[in-house]
Amino acid sequence: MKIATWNINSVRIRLEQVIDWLKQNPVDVLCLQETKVIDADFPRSLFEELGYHLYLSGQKSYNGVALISRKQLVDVTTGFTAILSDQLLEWDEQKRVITGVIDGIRIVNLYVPNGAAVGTEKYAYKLRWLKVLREYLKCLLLSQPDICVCGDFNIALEAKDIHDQVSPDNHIMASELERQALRDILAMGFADAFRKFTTEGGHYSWWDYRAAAFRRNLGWRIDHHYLTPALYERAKSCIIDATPRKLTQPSDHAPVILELEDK
DNA sequence: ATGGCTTCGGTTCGAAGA
Repeated sequence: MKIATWNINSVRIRLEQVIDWLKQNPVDVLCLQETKVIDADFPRSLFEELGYHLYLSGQKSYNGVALISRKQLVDVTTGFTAILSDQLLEWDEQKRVITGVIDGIRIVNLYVPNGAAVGTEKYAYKLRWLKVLREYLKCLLLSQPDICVCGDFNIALEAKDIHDQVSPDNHIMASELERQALRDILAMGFADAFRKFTTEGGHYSWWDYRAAAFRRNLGWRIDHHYLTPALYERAKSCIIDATPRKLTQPSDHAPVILELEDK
């Protein structure tokens, strides 16, 4: 089974590129982030013509996540409050969470808040959001041991996940508090699928649009698949496909593809 | 180098992204 994650920065702008990629990479599940469209306006038809089922949680202008699956998913829910208490309703105003189960595997598709800059209100929101995410995943783990949490985390955990022309100290996406918040989540029993196969640095999933960052390979690895132990054992490969980043008018992120051994 | 570039909304620049 192949599970891909891709922040496409507007599904309407990127529709042709995503469909072309999906034709060449017929993954079982494609997790999209930053779809930037309400569900009623999501361009469904080209995906459905390829035989995919769509599960959406979108909003106007910002954020938005989608699960695009070859097989029908079960137990699909959106947001934190479907799993946690309704007292957290404010956390679902921004559409950043969708989950569903395929072949006994729960896939959680996330768009973690960016956080703007360390010390801002958005940074504080990111840290609080990660705390809620931890409770959410803790809840899911009670009923399902096999979980793949993937998406745009907006966090690079190690120096080797970041090009060397940036000083990570207190940089957004690399600051100690957000890294610790992510480590606190992983400590519940998740491991980075990419690092099962690739230990060296220099592999990135996001390059700034500005300053010709892609051409100079000034990137960050911030798009991840985190797996519970049995799934981690089943992981056969985890590849960043930089090809779409080379196209004209690309997303600033590249897709990342996880392959799991069939059971 | 508080900029560089891209998207959205709703009119054409400001906000947000990372």
